[in-house]
Amino acid sequence: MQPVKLKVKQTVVIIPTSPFNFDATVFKPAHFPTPDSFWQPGKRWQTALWRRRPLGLIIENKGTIAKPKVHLHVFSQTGLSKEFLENIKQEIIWRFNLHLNSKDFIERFKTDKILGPAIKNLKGMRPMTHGSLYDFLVITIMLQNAPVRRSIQMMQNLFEKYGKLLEFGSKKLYCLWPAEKLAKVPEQDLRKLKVGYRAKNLLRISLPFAKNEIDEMELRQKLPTEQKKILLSLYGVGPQSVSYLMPDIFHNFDFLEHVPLWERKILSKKIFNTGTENPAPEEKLLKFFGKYKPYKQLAMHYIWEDLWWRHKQSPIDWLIKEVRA
DNA sequence: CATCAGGGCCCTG
DNA sequence: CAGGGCCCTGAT
Repeated sequence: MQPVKLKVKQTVVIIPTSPFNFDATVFKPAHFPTPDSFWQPGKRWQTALWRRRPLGLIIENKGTIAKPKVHLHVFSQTGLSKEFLENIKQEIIWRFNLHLNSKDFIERFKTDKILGPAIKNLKGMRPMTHGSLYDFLVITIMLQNAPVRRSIQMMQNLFEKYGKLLEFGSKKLYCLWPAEKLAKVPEQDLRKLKVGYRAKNLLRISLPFAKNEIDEMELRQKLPTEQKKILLSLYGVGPQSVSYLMPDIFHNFDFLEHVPLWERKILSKKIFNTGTENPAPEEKLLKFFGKYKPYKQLAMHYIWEDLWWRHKQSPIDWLIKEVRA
């Protein structure tokens, strides 16, 4: 496929709240790679379909943990208005939580026995989402009942068939399709991409977005209980998908009702030193994180990410077994 | 070669 | 609220 070259580059400056850990925010080592983004220290490439325009984004570190500064480079086919740029800037601030105030959290738990070391290591890290609610839902559907390796393959197939290849900042990356395009695809075509029964789920999840029945911006304003209810009403979204969506998409950092099995295995070993083959029951983990209220989810994120960053720096044997990528 | 479970969810009884 | 079925694939 010939890439679409995004020749126009415009740059805006963002000053995140301090402290800010750039790399641990924009890159999550436990996430599997998809061909819509690329990371190297100090820089993340990310495609986005924003207000119907395919964009190339580079978010670049220009500051320090104590004095954060970020350049957002926006690549497009034709120039973008000031208003558009400001709009995408605000969206990136939201998605990467660049204006999050985490001082209270840090102060409260920096000496905690389990959480303290993670805070020390990753101080200023934030949860993030790479894209929109729809972008994220596509991933949660492809995660279902499949080993990671297969999820990666399914995402790759989908991007190649229905995505748009963009070239910007000397990288070629795919941009996700518009929901209305996917909603019209015959189920059989999707099945050819070896997504199996997920074809039906992908179609059904695309529909409300194609018909503008789901307004992500509006949902952001609603109470967590309402957000959860609406997410669960979507076909193909269950408790596990919700456990990812509530913090990452809707920034509910105290939301912790469910810990998926593979995370439970890993966290259980880390926290209670159990074997990964017999992890602590979910109840026990939820109870443990109860003490980090009102930051239960944020606390789990720090402990989780800390483990993965350490693993990246010097591989942890037992963790390798749990990643079948 | 067969069998099985995998970073779920829906539907049924 | 428990349990079967769903697509496909790599591991055993």
